[in-house]
Amino acid sequence: MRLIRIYNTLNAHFGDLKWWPADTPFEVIVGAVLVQNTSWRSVEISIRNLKERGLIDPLKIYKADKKSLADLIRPSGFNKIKSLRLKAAVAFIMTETGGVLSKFNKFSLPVLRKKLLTVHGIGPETADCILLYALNRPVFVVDNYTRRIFSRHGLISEDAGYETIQRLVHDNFPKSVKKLNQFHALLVETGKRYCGKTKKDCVNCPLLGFGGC
DNA sequence: CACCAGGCAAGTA
DNA sequence: TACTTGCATGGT
Repeated sequence: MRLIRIYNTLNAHFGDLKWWPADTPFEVIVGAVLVQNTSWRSVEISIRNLKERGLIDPLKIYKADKKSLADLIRPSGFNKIKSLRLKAAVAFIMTETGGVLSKFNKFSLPVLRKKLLTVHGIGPETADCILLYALNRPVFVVDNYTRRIFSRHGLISEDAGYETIQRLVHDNFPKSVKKLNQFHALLVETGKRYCGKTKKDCVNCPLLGFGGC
């Protein structure tokens, strides 16, 4: 299957990317919310601000004033909205687990995914990032780079929806947390470097051998 | 100066 | 159901 070949090609090119860049599972969740429609570089600054105040902790964010929280995460944009989204996420975590993320293990993957999708500020991609990178569940994360790469290589139509793309991978790729983790990371790193709006961005793309962009 | 960044929710028809 | 728009800041 082509997906495996794409994975192998990119994996040989980039090596192990060791995602998600975070010290703890909860930090992954915070980053997943902050990175929405924002560059990771900006998120790192916000995360550092939160760390300096010791706020990378569900209970601390739960009790934090939303205005001062918004102020700390200002570098990563949409700060008022993301402040509320972080509050919603930690409220969910506290009621479901009391702040102990390992207690999410009692839920099946489909049940937990549906629960996450009910939380304000957690949509399909954020939910799947949390499931895969914070909770080690075998799901594929679909993002805009994935869409671009797959559609440019003729694997999906340009207007394919989230679930359609995710199902393509779930049906044609190993259900391995480790490989799903690396696959999404590879697609993002490839997209960042080579999959801009125009074709000239694709010149040195490691996937050109599969038909170009 | 314009455009983009590892989306989501709310409003409109 | 299917579009469209607002959200904020920092980098290129």
